[in-house]
Amino acid sequence: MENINEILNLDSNAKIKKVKKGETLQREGELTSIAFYVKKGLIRSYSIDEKGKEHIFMFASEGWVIADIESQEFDKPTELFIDCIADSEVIIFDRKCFKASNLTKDQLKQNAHLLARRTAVLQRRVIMLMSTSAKERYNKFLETYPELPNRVPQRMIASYLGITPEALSKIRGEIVKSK
Amino acid sequence: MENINEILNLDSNAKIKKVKKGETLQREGELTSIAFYVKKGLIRSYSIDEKGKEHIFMFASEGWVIADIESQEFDKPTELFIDCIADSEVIIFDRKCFKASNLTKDQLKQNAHLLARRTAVLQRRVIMLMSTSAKERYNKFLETYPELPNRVPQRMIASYLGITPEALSKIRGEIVKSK
DNA sequence: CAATTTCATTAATCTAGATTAAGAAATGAA
DNA sequence: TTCATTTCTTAATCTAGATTAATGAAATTG
Repeated sequence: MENINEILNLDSNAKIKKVKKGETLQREGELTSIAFYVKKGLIRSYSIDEKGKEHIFMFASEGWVIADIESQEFDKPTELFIDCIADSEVIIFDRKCFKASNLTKDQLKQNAHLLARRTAVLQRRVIMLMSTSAKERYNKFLETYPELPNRVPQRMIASYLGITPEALSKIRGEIVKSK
Repeated sequence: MENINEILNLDSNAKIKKVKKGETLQREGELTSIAFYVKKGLIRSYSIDEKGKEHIFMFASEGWVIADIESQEFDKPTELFIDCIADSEVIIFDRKCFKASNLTKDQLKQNAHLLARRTAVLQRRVIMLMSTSAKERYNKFLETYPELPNRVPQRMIASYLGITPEALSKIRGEIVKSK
C-alpha cells in the first residue's frame, strides 16, 4: 500500500490517531473489522496463552498495515492484542471497505497485492518454524529486518521467534563467541 | 473459489490434468507462477531441508487452490515441491492472470477472498506453532480437518504438525491410554 | 500370490530450548 | 539525582520432542 490516500479514499470514516508507547489499540475478545496503517512508529500484535505468556505475531513499522485477518475472515472475536512499541501515528480504517461495490479495480488489486505479500511472509514463517533451529531463525530475522533490533526489546524478538528471552540471550552469546 | 469456471474463464490457457498418486506437479528450483485448483483427489506442498527431511506446508483437497505464493510474490525460484497424495484431477492455471486488466471486479474480489482465507489459516498456524504443544496441535488438526486422517498417512500429518512420526505415534498412544 | 517397500509402533537415549533463579545493566519516573 | 522497574545475561536443572534402532503390520508391485 504505497499511498496512504488510497486507504483514506476507500474508507471515508478512516481517521488518524496519535498513540503513545504502550498504548493498546485492540484487545482480545473484541469483534471488529478494524485495521491500522502505520504512518509513523512501531506497532505489534500478539496473543496471550493460558499460562499468561505473550506470543508476538507480527511487528509493523512505517508503511505496514496490521490487523487480525483470521478473526475478521471467520467473524470471530479477535484473539490478538495490538499495541504500540514506540510513540506512533496510525490511520484506523475498516477492512469491510474492501467489500464495497464502489471500489476501483486498482484498489481491489492493491488489496490483493497486500494480502499476497502477507501470505508470502507467513508461508516463510511457517516453514522456518517447522524446519529450522532458533539460531537460524534469529539470523534470518536479522537479515530480513536489520533495523528492528534497534527499535524492539530483545525479549520481543525472542517472542516473535517462538523462544524465551533466556534462549535468545544464550544464542547471542554463542554468536559473539564464534567470531 | 466456489466456481471452477471462474478460473477457466480467467486464464484461457488453463487446462485440466489427471495425475496419479505420487506424481510430481512442481519441483524445487522452478521459476513459475503456476497454481493448481484441485478438482478431485488430494495434493500436498512441501519443502526439503538440508538434511533431506520433508516439511509439509499444506494439504489441498477438493475445491482448494495450491501454489507457492512466496516465491511467486518475490519472483524467486520455488522452494516447494507439489505432488499427489492420491490419484487426482487438477486445473492448472497461471496466477499472473489475476494481474490482467480485463478482470471483472467480482473476479478480483474472489482472488482477494481466497488470499484472505489463506492468510487467516496461516496466522492460526503460526500462532499454534509458537504457543502450543504437539499434542494440542494434533487435536486441533483433527478438529479442523476431520476427514484428512483417513486419506493421509500418519507420517505426513506429523510433518504438517512440525514433529516426527515417532512423536505423533507416542502422542496417539497417550490419547488412547487417557480414555 | 510372494516379495518388497512403505508405514506405524515402542523403547532407549540424547538435545535444543524451557524453566527457575539470581544478579547486573539499562531505562524511566519522581 | 535517586529509586523502581524493566531488560538482559548467566548458570543449573528439567522436559518435550528428536534421534536411533528394532519389530510388526499394511500397502504396492511384479
